[in-house]
Amino acid sequence: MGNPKQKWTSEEEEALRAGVAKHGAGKWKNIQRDPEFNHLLFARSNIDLKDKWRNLSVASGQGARDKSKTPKAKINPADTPATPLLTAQTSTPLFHHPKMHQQM
Amino acid sequence: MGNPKQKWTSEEEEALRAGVAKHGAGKWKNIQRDPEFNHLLFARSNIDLKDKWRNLSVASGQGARDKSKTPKAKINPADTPATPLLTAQTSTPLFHHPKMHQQM
DNA sequence: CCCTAGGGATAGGGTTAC
DNA sequence: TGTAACCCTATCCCTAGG
Repeated sequence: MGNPKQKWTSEEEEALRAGVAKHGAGKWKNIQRDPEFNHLLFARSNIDLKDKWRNLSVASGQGARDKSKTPKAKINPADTPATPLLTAQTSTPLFHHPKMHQQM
Repeated sequence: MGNPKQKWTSEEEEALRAGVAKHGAGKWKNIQRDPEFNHLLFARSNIDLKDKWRNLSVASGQGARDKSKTPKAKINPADTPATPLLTAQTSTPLFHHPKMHQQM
């Protein structure tokens, strides 16, 4: 595909913060159109601003996520094969439900 | 730890290749949902498909053959990389048109 | 018709097991 | 050590509601 995934720069993020401080959160189109920030946000759509703000909110204290590199005891993602059931299954694994990131 | 780490079978890999050929790379969820491939990929998530495709591409040497993957930490012990300064001073990316969620 | 809010999915980085 | 499989996060896409 042609999506190099444009990461947000510090300048863009600052412009977004300033824009929110000036116009208020939710006024994405207004912020994007503001000549004061359009210099830095011309490459972002109002939707992008919204998404970035959402991400910033989560990263700001919302989630007390411990970024420590201490995986300690990672809980088993799937059912723990505590029982090495030797049932007849050569190629077909058990009903190993995937992580189900998103499945409707 | 006891991570099952299900290795990909040839059938799954073939299904993935066929799925990509049919739906295109990037449409992982679509491939996984396809009744034609769900038979073999029901135990894999869309994320798994993406990851497997990435590993497949690397193994095929599609990407960069060079394994110098920009070490996060410093690698140059004493030698100075003769990397000429790129003219890329401004962080102005190419005119990447935003998805234009504004004016249609 | 335009814009915002939210959910869903993808791309890439980083970590762990073998 | 190197590779495969896995997990996490940022960004992008789609749809519903105002």
